[in-house]
Amino acid sequence: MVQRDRRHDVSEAAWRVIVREGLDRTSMRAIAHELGCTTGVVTHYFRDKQDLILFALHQVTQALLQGMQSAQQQPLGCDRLVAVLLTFLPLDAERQNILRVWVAFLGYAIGRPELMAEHQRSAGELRALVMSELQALQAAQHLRADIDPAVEANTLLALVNGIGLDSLIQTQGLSPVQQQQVVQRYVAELRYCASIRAISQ
Amino acid sequence: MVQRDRRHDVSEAAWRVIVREGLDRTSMRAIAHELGCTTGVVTHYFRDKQDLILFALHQVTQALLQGMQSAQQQPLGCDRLVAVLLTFLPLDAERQNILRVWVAFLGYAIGRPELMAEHQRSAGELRALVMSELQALQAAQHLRADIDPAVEANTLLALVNGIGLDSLIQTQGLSPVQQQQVVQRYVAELRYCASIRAISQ
DNA sequence: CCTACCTCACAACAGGTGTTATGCAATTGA
DNA sequence: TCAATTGCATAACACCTGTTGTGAGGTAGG
Repeated sequence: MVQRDRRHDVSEAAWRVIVREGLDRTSMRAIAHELGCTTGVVTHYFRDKQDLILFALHQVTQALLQGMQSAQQQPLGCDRLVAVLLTFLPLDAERQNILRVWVAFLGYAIGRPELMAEHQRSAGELRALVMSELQALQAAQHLRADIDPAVEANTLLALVNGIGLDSLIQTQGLSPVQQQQVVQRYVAELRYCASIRAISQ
Repeated sequence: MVQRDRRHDVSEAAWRVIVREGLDRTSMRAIAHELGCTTGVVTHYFRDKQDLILFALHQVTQALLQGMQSAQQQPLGCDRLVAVLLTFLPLDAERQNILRVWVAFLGYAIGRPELMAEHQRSAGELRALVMSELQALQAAQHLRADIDPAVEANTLLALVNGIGLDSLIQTQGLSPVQQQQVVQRYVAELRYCASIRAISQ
């Protein structure tokens, strides 16, 4: 339990370095320095650098799943679906960091099939969650019956991924207020798309 | 002219290494080895590694723009709009490579504001092209008059970006035939989205 | 022919990388 | 209380990185 917390600390430090400096400049020493200790800590809790990377990547998936699940606490409905999807958008500092680390890892997975497979697995989990959300909506007759939840989950995730990416690119160099405005514009688009696509009647 | 060709050769070799090995393993020596020569060539045509990276990134934008412009050769209409958007999807080996390199560079730009700004500039050019396409459609009354081409271009690009990303992730580890099937499913979704969103009457 | 210049190979450099071994407290368990 | 383990610092290791300098061959211009 103490050990797992410490691993989490190291992973969080790695996240901070990744967001600030980029994944390729995230060395063992940089992580240790960010954590305020030496590399001994890092090597003690992670066998390899690959071990650390995999753990940090896994933490991304967990953070996304947790965000989606916390959005599911509100009552079932169209707004809840949108809230679940909004987990992927950089609406606050935390979601922005998650998205940044996610993008960094995705780029890092190019030319690394085993890491890309991890992304594939992660995307599968997220899609399953969105799909169950759509199925619940369909059961409550908030969703057209002719829609295939699996296909729809795929498309909605693709849409929200693209929107998240674009807002990440577009908000670069803007003031926080301007950032918020840009993201809100994207949110309105997402809301519009989701409603005209999925919601019944 | 010879010089520009040689620079192009180096950049192409860099692309190949990026796609195969990943951006962080794309060293000067790896590029030189891919090109079949020594690092002398690389350092002769590029001052820095950053110079090379920037050139290769610029080539991505050029490749995308060129792909979209070649799609614009068919007669104006809904199909042409879709064809322009399909430039971003990994429908063949070339587009797949472009997307891979693009993703690798995007991840690499996390924590590097100057590179992210380059992405921003690139996205601006592409959006302008899609926007002009939408304006032409609107002038020919193939598009609802109440649609703002700027907003619509943004949304369509976000959608196609997300679809491209997802298909890149999902096709990992699949046979070429299966890859094609997955991508075709995404194309159908894109076609559906584009038509219900933008096309008039 | 001879002088530039372009193209490129090769070698060397200082610095950063992941990894490993060693050792020293502190804590735990019997 | 003694032994064992955990947590971490420190240092050293071999390797790879980008960069630079030197020089050789080849080619074009006068």
